[in-house]
Amino acid sequence: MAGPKGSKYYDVFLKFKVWLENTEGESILGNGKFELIDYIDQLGSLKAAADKLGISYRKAWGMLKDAEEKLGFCLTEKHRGGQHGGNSVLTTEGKELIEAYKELLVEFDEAIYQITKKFFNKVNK
Amino acid sequence: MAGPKGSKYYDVFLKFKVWLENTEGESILGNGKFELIDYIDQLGSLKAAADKLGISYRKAWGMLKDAEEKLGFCLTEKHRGGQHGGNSVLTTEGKELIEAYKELLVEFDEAIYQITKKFFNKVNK
DNA sequence: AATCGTTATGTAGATATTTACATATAGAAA
DNA sequence: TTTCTATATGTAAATATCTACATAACGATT
Repeated sequence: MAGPKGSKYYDVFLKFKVWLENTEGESILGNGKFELIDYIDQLGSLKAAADKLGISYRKAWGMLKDAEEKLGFCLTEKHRGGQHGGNSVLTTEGKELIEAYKELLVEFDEAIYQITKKFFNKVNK
Repeated sequence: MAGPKGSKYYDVFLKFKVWLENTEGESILGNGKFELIDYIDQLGSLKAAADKLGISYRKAWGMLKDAEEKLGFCLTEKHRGGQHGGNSVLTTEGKELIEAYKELLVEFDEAIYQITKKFFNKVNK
């Protein structure tokens, strides 16, 4: 969101980000990983999700592994082998998590909208 | 904020971050720079602010320069020379910006509190 | 048993970011 | 005019991240 034209703050946007952290302050998963998990859910495999996001399988696999290790439980159930190579499906926990995250984003968007409106009203002349 | 003890999500916290971006998607200033600017305001010099934050003067100077370049106007008025070496004071714009940012944080904290409460209620068993 | 596509993982190289160190300059006050 | 200390800035080294490429294993289907 930007201020009115001609303002000092024109073309400046207020952005936000939400993510999960553990007690050590390490990031567990943020938007990128949530998106990946969501695509795994929609497309049925990590490979397909990686392709959809335009990132390498290697990278996507690393993201997923990192999130699961830090959480301490699996978000996906992986199957390998078979004519189609294998597939991945979300665990119950994984489904719950992305569902909650989606709802969270909706609420956040609403909050940010209200807050940024005030911010730019205050900051702009 | 964490879920109830014994929960799958115990020790997992929902965090957020806000910052200003320009149209190119470059970050202009976030919490670290705001904190620096706030300390300059309180302490009267970039050096003192850097010391307070436990970062090098060189680093603090780079942070400030970067923010001012990207904004296109100065947040501080710098004076060098004199028996005490010099000092820095915030411009009117600088003062306005950190004041607005502080108020913004208060509102964000409130919003995040409400949202995380719902999030963990939803996600925890 | 041969095939096929996905999961699984190591590693070297490239990039980006951060940190450390060094040095110059201004200018009021003594 | 000497001193003192904050502002000002370049640069090399150290870290951290990301990317690219390689290779192995698995197992249902044919």
